[in-house]
This record gives sequence, structure tokens and C-alpha cells, in this order.
Amino acid sequence: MDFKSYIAEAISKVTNIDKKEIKSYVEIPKDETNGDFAFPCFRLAKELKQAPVNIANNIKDNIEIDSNIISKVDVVNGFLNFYIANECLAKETIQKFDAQKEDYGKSNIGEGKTVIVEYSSPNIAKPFHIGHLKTTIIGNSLYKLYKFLGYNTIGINHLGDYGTQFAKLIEGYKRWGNEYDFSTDPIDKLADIYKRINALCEDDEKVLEECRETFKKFEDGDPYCIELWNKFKELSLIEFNKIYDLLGVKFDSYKGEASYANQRQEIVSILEKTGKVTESQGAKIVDLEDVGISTPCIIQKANGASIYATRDLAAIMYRAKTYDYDKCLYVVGEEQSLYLKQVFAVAKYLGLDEKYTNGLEHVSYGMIRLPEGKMSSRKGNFFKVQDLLDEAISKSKEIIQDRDIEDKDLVAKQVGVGAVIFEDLAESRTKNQVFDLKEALNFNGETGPYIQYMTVRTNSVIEKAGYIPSSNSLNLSKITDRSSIKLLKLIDNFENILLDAMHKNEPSIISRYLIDVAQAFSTFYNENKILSEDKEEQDVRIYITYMTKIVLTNGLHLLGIEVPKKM
RNA sequence: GGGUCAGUAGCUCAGUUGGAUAGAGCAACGGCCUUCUAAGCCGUGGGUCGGGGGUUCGAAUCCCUCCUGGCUCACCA
Repeated sequence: MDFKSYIAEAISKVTNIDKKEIKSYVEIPKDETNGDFAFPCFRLAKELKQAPVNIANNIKDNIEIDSNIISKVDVVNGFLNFYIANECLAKETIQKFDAQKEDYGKSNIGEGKTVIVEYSSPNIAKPFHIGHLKTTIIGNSLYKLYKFLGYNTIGINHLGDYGTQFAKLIEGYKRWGNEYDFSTDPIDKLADIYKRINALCEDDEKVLEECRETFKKFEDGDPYCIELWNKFKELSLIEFNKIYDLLGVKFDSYKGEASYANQRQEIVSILEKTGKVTESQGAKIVDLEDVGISTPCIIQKANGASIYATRDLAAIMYRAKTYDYDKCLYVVGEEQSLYLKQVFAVAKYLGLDEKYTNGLEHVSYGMIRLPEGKMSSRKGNFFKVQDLLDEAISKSKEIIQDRDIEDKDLVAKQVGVGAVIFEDLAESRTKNQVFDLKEALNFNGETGPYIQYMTVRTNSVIEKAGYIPSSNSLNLSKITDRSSIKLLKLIDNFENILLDAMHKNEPSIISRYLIDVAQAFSTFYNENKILSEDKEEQDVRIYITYMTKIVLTNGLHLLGIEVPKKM
């Protein structure tokens, strides 16, 4: 039932003002002591030529409402405050919940639509550091969210397995490869080579030029280069998959940049046919001034080699053809926002259906920095994800070591990893963040473990009770306390939260919501004896606990966080 | 300099289709474990919402302007 419309209609009858207008003014008070819905009368003051308080009183005196739906109407400072009857609220929420039970929150609004989420996309042969974590975790969450809402969802790890960086590595390997033993920690050693060759490139422009030439050779099929490339890629994927396994992240495709390289000429020639391509300093560019982007997009380097943009354009064509997508999300750092704007603009010249070019969207996020500055694989200062996860897991293991828990290793992993994941999803994407190990390893307060803990509690109470009552036998008049009502309201709002999170591509909306739910449950749990002597009271409370459990479990799932059995 | 994101409590952040006394967590301090798991609950202190103008009955939220910081502005990805 739509309470807003109900209230608007009742007010409209008293004031003779259009129901739609009234409805657009009805709001939900921030402070719940001001009721569940409020109608500010200030706007009507001019129209009705009366003081707001008089208008409010007049409406209050004459309004006709069902007391089974609205239990109380109050006038405060020119606001008309409406209180939904507890039983009515409970009935509404439970009805909605019962229609889905364990699937509560799921939807089919995405049916027949396809969303591609490109995320993680680490560079081969470089360490997977905490700078790569956000894209992986945000992308994974969005992937799950869209799926939950009924979309056909494709997760793509657009591996950075191509480009001059490889040529640099090859050049470095040629120079110093025999100094290293690659049978252990190969990525660390490649990272070291990468750091050395970059330092050399900075000192000596000639070396950088050599690297660019090597890239051209590689692109033209030089067997030695390709052999090394394969070796680097293989070693990298082994490392990356270890981390993906820990995080529980999966992809439908690992099709990376290299696989698009052979379409580079095709892309260039399509664009040339549109007449948009010009030559500048030997490179081929597409000027974007007329669409409001002052920097042109390079699509072919002066030496004839391909560039990032060309491969991304090829990827767009491939995805349009292969997946017929409606939306294609790029979970990529904000530092690439101009670049992606350029690519999306040039994509419009590829002759694709508008559906595809309009569906391109950059889901950006802020930078993670170390206290001592920006992380850089080139310079060799970074904090590895593996180390972070190891620390988090060993810390949670320490906490549970004396507890009566069956599979401590599993629980320690779930909690440690959960803490790290939640930390990255807790605040809005756009915020920059200085990495603080102590903060990342904090398991108290607004954290993943806190939500996990509350979820575990819901489970253990239900387990202890030994049953879940049937919802149609509940005596809803037993719901009287504020913490129960608060929980019910939150549970009722789950689907709105999910839709909001989807529209904004913002998993933090879910994380914050789950904090609210967990806090509300914690208060509820502390203030009420769930397993009580009064059977009717107990049934109602168990059912609220059950609904909370499903919301928390499904919510955590959408963030990519597991629920331990015990903790 | 241009573009862009941001500036809210000591710290990290919520809160912007304009609404009532600006909210959490961390840190600090004080209570609560013979009672469904204390990774918890309850409470106290802590604020020129970057500054200044403007619009409005009403501004953290909208407009203008200035200040500060991040990212970015052609052959890296």
C-alpha cells in the first residue's frame, strides 16, 4: 500500500488542492519522533492566505483517515505529522516479505536486459596491490546486484596484458632476467625488473624509445617477445587467481586487451571512413573539440603501433556484437575519466546502434594512497592485497582462537576477508582514501565483522528457538516497542535501497543500510528477550529476527561478503 | 591556466528532488556479562557544515564568488 498517496488524497479532500501536488510535498521526516510521514504546510500559506500552523490545524481537524492505517496526526511548527499504525506497518512488511522469503529483495526489473560489468582488470606481471582492490570489490558487488535484480549480467576482467609496459618488461628481462630465480614469487621479481627498467627509462630517453620499438616488434609478431609474454601472463594469472579465490570474485570472461589488438586496423579504417581522423605529428587522432572535449583521442601512434584507445574501441564493437548489451559499466579509477570520455565519444563514430554507445558508463572511484604518497608499480611503492588479506585473516583467527568454533580457519578467512571487502565498500566511490592498515584491521563499529556478527546472532537465536512461526498466525498487536518498529521499517525499505544502489551504481548505499539494519537489530536484541515466556510475543520476535536474517544475509551476499556459521 | 571530484566533530565518513534540534563510527570518558554470543548494548563530552554574498517562510543541500586539496589535460594504461 502506498501511504504517501493515501495521505495525499486525504489532505487533498480537505484543502481542494490537487492530489499530485500534495503528494509531491509529502516527505519522510529525518527524525522518526516526528512521525512516519510529514506534510509541510508552508507552501500552501500563500495560496490559502493563512498561517502554516492554521492550515495544519485545519487539516488535522477535518481530515478523514482510517485509524487502523494512521494512528496519530500531530501538528508541530507548521508540519503535519502522520504516524502509521504499528500493526498496519507490520502487516504490510510481512506480506511483502512473505511473497519472497529467502529471496527477499530479488526482482525481475532487469529481465531481458544485459549489463556488462568490466572490473578488476589488473596489469599482467605487476603486483596486485591495494590500488586494484576497489575496482575488484565494487565491480563484484555491482555484478551481483544487477544479477539479483534480474539482469543478464556479464563480468569481464579486461586484463591489462598488452602495451608498452610489456615491452619495458621484455627489455628489462633481456638485461637482467638471468639475475632472478622465477620459481618462487615470480610477480615480485617481475615487479622489481619493472621498477628497474622504468628508472632507466627516466634517465635515458633512448631506452624508452627502444621499449616502444620492442612493443612494435611484439605487435608485429616477434616470436621471442610472444614467448615471454605468454610466460609472464601465465605466472600472473596464477597469482591473481589466488586473490580472486580468497575474495570470492569470479568473472565470465578474462578477455583482455591483447585479444583486441588484431582489430586495430579495422577500427582505424572505420574511423577514417567517417572523415573524423586527422594526422598530427605522425600520429592518427580523432578531434573531439566539437563535442566539447578539448583533447583529441589518439588512435594510432606515430610508429604505427596501436594504443589503449584503439583496443578499447575494438572491445566495444566486440561486446555489442557478442552480448548485445544495454549497459556496459567500466569500473575504473577516476584518473581515467577524461580518457574514457574520449573513448565513449569516439565510439559514436563506429557506426554502432545508439543503444550501445549510450549504454557506456564510467563507474569511477577515488584514489587509494599510502600515507607516504601515491602507489606506483613503476616506482615500486605499494601494499600488496595478499599481505593485507593475510594480516586480516590472522587477526581474526587470533580473536576466535579460544572460542568454541568448529572450522576456525574458515571463519577466520570469512571474517578477515569480509572486513577488507566492507572497508572498501563502506564509503561512497568518489572519496579518495589514505590507506590505514590499523583502520582496515578494525573489526569493531561500522565494519563487516559487525554485520556478520549480527547475522550470526539472528541465526543462533532461530536455531535455539528451533522453529520459525507461520506468518499468518502472528499476533501483530504484540509489536509495540520502538526497536521492533524501526527494524520493520528498515526491512520494508530493502528493495528501495537496492534500486537506489543500482541507479547510482553505488554499493555503499547497501553497506550503510546494512549497518543501520545491524544496529537496529542489536538494539532490538538487547532490549527484548526474543525467546520469551509469552508464546505470541516470542513468535512475533522470532519472525522479525528471521526477516532481519534474510535481509542481512542477502545484503552481505550483494557486497560479496560471506556469513560465518559462528564467530 | 582549463576540465573534474571533493572540503561536515580531534580522525574516518553519512546526510543534496531545499524542511523541524546537522547524524554515525573511531578515539576519550562513564555504566552494562549467574539471563538468546560483550566483534555487543546504553550514556557523556565534542560542530563558524571551507570563507563571503544571494534566492527562499526555511539552505550543509540551489545560484554567484573566492580559498584549499586530489585527479587529469597527445603517442603510458
